[in-house]
Amino acid sequence: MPELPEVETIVRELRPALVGHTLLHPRLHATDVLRGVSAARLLATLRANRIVEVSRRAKHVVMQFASGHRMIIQPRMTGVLIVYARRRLPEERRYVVLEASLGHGRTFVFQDVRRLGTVWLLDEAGWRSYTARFGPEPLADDFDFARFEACLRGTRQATKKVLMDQRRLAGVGNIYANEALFRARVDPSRPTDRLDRAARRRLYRAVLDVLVEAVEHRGTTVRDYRTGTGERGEHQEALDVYGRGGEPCARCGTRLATTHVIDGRATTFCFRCQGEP
DNA sequence: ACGAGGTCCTGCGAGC
DNA sequence: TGCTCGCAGGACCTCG
Repeated sequence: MPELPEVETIVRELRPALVGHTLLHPRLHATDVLRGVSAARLLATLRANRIVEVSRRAKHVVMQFASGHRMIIQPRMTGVLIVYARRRLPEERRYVVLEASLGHGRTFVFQDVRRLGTVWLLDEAGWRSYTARFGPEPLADDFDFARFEACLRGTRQATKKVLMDQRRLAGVGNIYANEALFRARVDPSRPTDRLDRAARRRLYRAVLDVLVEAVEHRGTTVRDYRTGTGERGEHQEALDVYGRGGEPCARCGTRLATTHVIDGRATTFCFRCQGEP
């Protein structure tokens, strides 16, 4: 389930393969993923354009074209973006949403088993309003503690829900919210207005550390996620709590608990360690 | 402003 | 063995 570290990994691997190239013979195999653009207009724009940059915003891949258009791909749950440098195996040809040749036997593919992912085509004005919907990027150089505190202010919602609210903070999803809260020893259900300064500090540090480590491990592969070259990430080996309900806490040995009461999503935490204000 | 719940979508594992 | 059911969950929506 691509969150910030997974999309960052995809982008870093796609960038050298895509920048300076044009997507040749683009083919779209599903139109229900399109948002605000017709298949004809998307394909015509791709054919006429060279890719000048590939970047990430929140959990989305952003391909910028010479014309100023941007194609945004949101992988959501099961989307993968891969540049294949070889012939694809039959199972690698399944669930293809968008594919295009890059020449020299290379193929760019967006595949999505569940087709919850979306594809947007935006002009400059569209991009400005699109990117304005999201909160700050936690790995940006200027994302300091004061900015993080601003993300938490003005709400009484559970801290975990606030961390995952893309309008407040970009890129954190269920896996990294669970991990950061555990590392910071913060109760996921505690309202953000009841976190003291020390807890906010620990959480700031934990969010950044967890994201940086996950990027270094090229993301977390639980099931579907693959890097931009089709490989599995390695951060699943380093998870403390996500997917480990019932196992002993790495810090104190207490059995980790899993609940669905926060925002309906699986929340795994340690009753004993994560009770500090 | 808030929470609850629905929607999209398919694979997979549990349970009978 | 084969079936049904619920869950995985990000982003959006409506309703009360």
